[in-house]
Amino acid sequence: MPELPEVETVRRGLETVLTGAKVRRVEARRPDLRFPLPTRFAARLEGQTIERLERRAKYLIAVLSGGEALVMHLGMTGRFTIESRGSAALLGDYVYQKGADPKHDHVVFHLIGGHLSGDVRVVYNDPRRFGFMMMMADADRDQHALFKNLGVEPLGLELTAEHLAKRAFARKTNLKTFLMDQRNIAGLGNIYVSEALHRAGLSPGRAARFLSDRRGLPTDRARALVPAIKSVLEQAIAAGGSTLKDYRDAGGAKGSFQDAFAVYGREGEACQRLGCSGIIERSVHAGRATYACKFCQR
DNA sequence: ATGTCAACCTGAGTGC
DNA sequence: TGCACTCAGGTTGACA
Repeated sequence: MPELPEVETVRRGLETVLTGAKVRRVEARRPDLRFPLPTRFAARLEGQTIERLERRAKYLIAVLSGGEALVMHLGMTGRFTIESRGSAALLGDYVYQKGADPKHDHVVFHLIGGHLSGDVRVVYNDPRRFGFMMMMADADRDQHALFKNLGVEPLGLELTAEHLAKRAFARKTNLKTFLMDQRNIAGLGNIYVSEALHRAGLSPGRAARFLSDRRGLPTDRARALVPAIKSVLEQAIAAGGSTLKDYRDAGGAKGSFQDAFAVYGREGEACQRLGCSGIIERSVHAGRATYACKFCQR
């Protein structure tokens, strides 16, 4: 699924169409995704104007004129596509490109207004249905169970070596599991954790507590990790995210960052680090595949 | 409290 | 072509 760069790419693609648009009708084609859809789902959305589309960690948040927020998570296979009829000339890149099996089109938002004219449909497709949608008062959002334990945004100022050292102090877990834990940093997933650890030259199996010294102050490892995380996410966003099997942006286009993976999915290949003669190896941490070079990642 | 693991669900790929 | 099996970008709840 989509990790932070893919969710941010989707947000940017949808933002143009959703901002200022009014929800004319909502089709919920099944009662649930991962969880049941919100009670009175369609009725709470219809007639509302979408004021803005935000992202927190891997969540998309549509803030509505009535004060509620529609919170959406893409799970592993969730994707949005934009369909429009009658105003293709205005759509540019947003002309709908079919690609997903329509039997997994679970939620359809019919919109009017905003930056596009004509009949606009935003379709949520999710074969595995690990995604979900919830509604809550926007003002109380940060207190909601989904958000209250989320860690810092990795691209924000709060992600510092000091933060990592504090969170990792005396922890027994390894770096891979530590970085996957959304309570520490919110938005990293299986791909970008492997990539960031490679950039930082840190082994995924290394104990997370080595990010901190005995006093809880950051070590050189923590200082290396911060720019590694930020740079890999920034470059992935600039590339439109990564497309493995089924991820697409809201216009139906593929991202390209998968071509820039240094380690993810590259088991048996030569390490790309300048001067390193290592081979990328696959291992498993907390049930998830991890890719690393044991020569240059310590 | 902390850490591991199975479960949720469908589809794609592989090997026989 | 079919079948059995493994794996997949995430999260959570049960359990040790």
